[in-house]
Amino acid sequence: MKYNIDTSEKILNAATHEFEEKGYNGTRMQGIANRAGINKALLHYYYKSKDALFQIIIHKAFKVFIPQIVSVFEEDTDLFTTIEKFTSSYIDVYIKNPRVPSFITQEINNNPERLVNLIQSSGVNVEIFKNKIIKAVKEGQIIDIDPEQLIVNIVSLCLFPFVAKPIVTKLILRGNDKDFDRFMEKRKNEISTFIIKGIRK
Amino acid sequence: MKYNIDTSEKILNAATHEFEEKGYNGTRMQGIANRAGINKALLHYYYKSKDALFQIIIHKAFKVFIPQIVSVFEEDTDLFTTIEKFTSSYIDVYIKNPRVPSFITQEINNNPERLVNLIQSSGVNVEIFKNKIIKAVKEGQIIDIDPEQLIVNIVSLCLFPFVAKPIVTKLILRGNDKDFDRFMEKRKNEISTFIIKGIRK
DNA sequence: GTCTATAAATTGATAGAC
DNA sequence: GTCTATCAATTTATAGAC
Repeated sequence: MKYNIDTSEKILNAATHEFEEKGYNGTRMQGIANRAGINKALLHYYYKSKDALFQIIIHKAFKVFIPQIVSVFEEDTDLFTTIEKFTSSYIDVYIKNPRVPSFITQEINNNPERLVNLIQSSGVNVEIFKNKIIKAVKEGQIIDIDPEQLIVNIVSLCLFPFVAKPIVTKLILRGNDKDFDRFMEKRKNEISTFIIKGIRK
Repeated sequence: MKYNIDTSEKILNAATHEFEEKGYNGTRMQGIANRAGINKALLHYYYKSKDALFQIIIHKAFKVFIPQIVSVFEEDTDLFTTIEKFTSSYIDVYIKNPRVPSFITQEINNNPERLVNLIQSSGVNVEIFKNKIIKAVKEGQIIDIDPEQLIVNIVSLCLFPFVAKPIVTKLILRGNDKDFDRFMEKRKNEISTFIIKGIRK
C-alpha cells in the first residue's frame, strides 16, 4: 500500500486546525507536523507542497458547507420560511465549525478570485434567492427592499458574530466560550424573527 | 535633525497599505520599502522592527476610528436617534477607509487579546449603549430584545459587508468597486430603518 | 539620512538511510 | 512509510561606507 490512511488523516486534521487558526501565511509546515505528531518530511511525502495541502483543505471545507446552504435556497417554500430555515441551518453549521468563517474571511483577503470561483463552481446561485425576494415585494408581502441589501443583511447577521468572536465574547458579553455558544444558540432561533419583522408589511 | 518627517510619513503610509492588504504575516519589509520608494535598511532606521511598525499602525488606526464611534454612544439622545447616527457615521468611516475592517478582522485572529485591550483602553464603553437599550425596553418603546443581540445585529450589518467585500461585489452585486460603493452609500442611509423596524413595538 | 552588502534566522522542500 | 540531515530560498535585521 502506498499511503497510510490514518497518517494521511492525521495530517489533514492538523493542517486544517493550523490553517484555520493562523491563515495561510501564518501557518508553518513545522507547526502542522508537530500537531500531527510526525515530521516535516512526511508531510511532503503525503502532500506535495504547502499550497497543495491548503487547496485540498479549502476545497473540502466548501464541499461540506456549501450544499447545506444551497439546498435551502432551492426549496419551494415562501420567503419567510426560507429565511427561517436558512438562518437556523447556517448558524448551526458554524456553531459546529466555529473557526470556518474566520478561515474563509482570511482567504477573502489573500485570494478573492480563487474564493469567488470556488463558490460559483460549487453551484451556489444567488439569483434564485433574489427572485424569491422580488416576488415577495411584488406580491406585497414585504416592504420595498433591494434584494441585494436584504441578502447582505441576512448573511451579515449570521456570519459576523463568528468572525468577531473574541470581540463579541469579551467586549459585549463579558464572558467566555460557553457564553458565546449560548449566545449563538439563542441567536440561531431568534434572528429570523428580527429579520422578518424588519421587512414585513 | 534626527528624522526626516517626510520619509517617516512615506514609510508609515506604505506600511499601512501593505498591512491592510496582506495582513501581518503576508507583509514583507521589502514590499513596504518598495512601496515607499526607499530601501529596507532605512525602514529599520526609522522603525526598529516589523512588529514595532505594525503596532504603531494598529494603534494609530484605533486612535482615529474609535473616538468617532464613542462620541455617538455618549450623546444624550433617544435610542432610535443613536442607532441612526451610529450606523450612518460608522459606515461612513469605512467607506473612506474600506480596508480597515479586514485589517482589524485579521488582527482578531492573530492576536485577540491585544485587540481587546486596545479597544478597552480606547475608552469604548458598551455599557452605556446597553443601558440605553434596556431603558427603551422597559419604557415599551421597543420589543423585548437582548441588548447584546441587538448590538451585535447593528455592528454586523455595518461591518460585515466590508469584510466580505469581494464576495458581495462579485457574487451578490455581480459588479465592480463602483457598484460596491453605491451599494454602501445606499446602505448608510437605509440600514437604520431596517433595524428600527425590526425592534419597534 | 540614505545606501550597499551581508549576517542570522527561518522555512519550504528534497535526498537518502532504514 | 517514516525518519535524520541538509539544501536553497526567503526574510528580518544589522554593519559600515558615504
